[in-house]
Amino acid sequence: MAIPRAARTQRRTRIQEEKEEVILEAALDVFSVHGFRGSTIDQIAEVAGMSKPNLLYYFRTKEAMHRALIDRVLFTWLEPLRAFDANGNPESEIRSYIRRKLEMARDFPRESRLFANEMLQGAPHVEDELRGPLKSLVDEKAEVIRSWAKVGKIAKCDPYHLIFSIWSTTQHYADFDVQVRAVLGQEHSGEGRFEDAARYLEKLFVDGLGIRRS
Amino acid sequence: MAIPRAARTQRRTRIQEEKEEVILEAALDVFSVHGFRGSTIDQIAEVAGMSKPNLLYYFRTKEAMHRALIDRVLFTWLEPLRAFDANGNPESEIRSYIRRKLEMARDFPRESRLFANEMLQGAPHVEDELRGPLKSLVDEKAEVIRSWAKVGKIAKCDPYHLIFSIWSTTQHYADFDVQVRAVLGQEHSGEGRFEDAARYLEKLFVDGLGIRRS
DNA sequence: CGGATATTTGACCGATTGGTAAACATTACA
DNA sequence: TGTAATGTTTACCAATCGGTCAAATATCCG
Repeated sequence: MAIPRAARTQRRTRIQEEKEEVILEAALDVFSVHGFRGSTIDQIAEVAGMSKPNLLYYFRTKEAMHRALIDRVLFTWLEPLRAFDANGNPESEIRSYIRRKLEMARDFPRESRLFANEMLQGAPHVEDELRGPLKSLVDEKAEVIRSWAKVGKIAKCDPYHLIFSIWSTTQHYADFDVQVRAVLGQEHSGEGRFEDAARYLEKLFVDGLGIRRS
Repeated sequence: MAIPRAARTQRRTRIQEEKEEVILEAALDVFSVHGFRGSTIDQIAEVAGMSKPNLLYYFRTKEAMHRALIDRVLFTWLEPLRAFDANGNPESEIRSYIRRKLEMARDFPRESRLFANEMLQGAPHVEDELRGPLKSLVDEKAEVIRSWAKVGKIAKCDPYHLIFSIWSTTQHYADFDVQVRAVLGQEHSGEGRFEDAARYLEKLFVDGLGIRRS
């Protein structure tokens, strides 16, 4: 009889590695659109191209699938903020942070929506991560920003709300993509909208934070 | 036998008015958290404090419930943008638009989340409204902003992305409320965070748009 | 009051849900 | 090559899903 994966201690097989990848890819498709409750294992199985019991051989529950997905996404999602360098100069750091976040919104919209869905539902599966690792990282970067303000490199402002505003403006292009496209109309819905957004947002934040004005 | 509500032509009774209100209130609670697919009629019935067949007496399907809710929310949600006055001066208009949107995020977070859920799912129920009335309204206001830029009242910028950035930054405090609270920590999670956000955002946009710099 | 109309409910339906059991097929490896 | 471990599938389960129906009850109005 096959031993359920989660109870196994040996290292993972090649097939395990591949199939788990296929499943998580399919799960991302489904969860990112319908959220946890609104998604069904059958849906994910169909997208993954395998039978439902086969999915459940690799992930014992729907919850386990979601958990694995969230864990993976959460890490890469914070990469841009981690790259935010205290020793760089404010203008280039802010600019490249905005660019990086916009690139993620463009290249990984499903990941952004998965996260947004989780937030809308009150973060029932990740609240601990928010209060722990996320808060710590933001606290650290907020301190950097505060120090820049202290020496006059940027205008005085609340660093937490600054971070929130960069998050929200950039993720908007992934999470509200339909709305953005609808409002811009067909002619401006090409990939060029990300370049337009980058230009606009960089100027907004650089000028809005009083950078380069000295 | 009772005639299904939707087929009736007579005016609504007092009870109808009251019960439909109770139902939509409960539906808002549930739909705004779990989205359309993730919500169940039983859940809504329980929150509303009435039996499932009774709900279905007033709204014949789950879809009808959602539809009625979306229609109501969509109208009031655009109120602040409609109030955006072409004859006002840029600074006060931008400031009060931000304030109004933040107040809505504070006072009607469920409505914001309902809308966000719909967007994340690709707006299957409201895409027409986005391409029609919403786009028209935004086009109109974008023209106002463009004219301000033309006469030098504000810096040149893409008016559409400007509107997106005000939407996203303000709605963030409703849609990502859990995250905002988690990051700010208990001590800064009181209602004061909306005042802090307003101060920060007003400065960001006023300075970022080059208003008052002349 | 009484009858017409409006409202509410319990019992129920077929479809779908997350998940299981066990037979069967395939792979890895000695 | 043989066989033990791994991987896959068919058939199935109880619970829940959206929704119906007819009977029971409450309300309105003359």
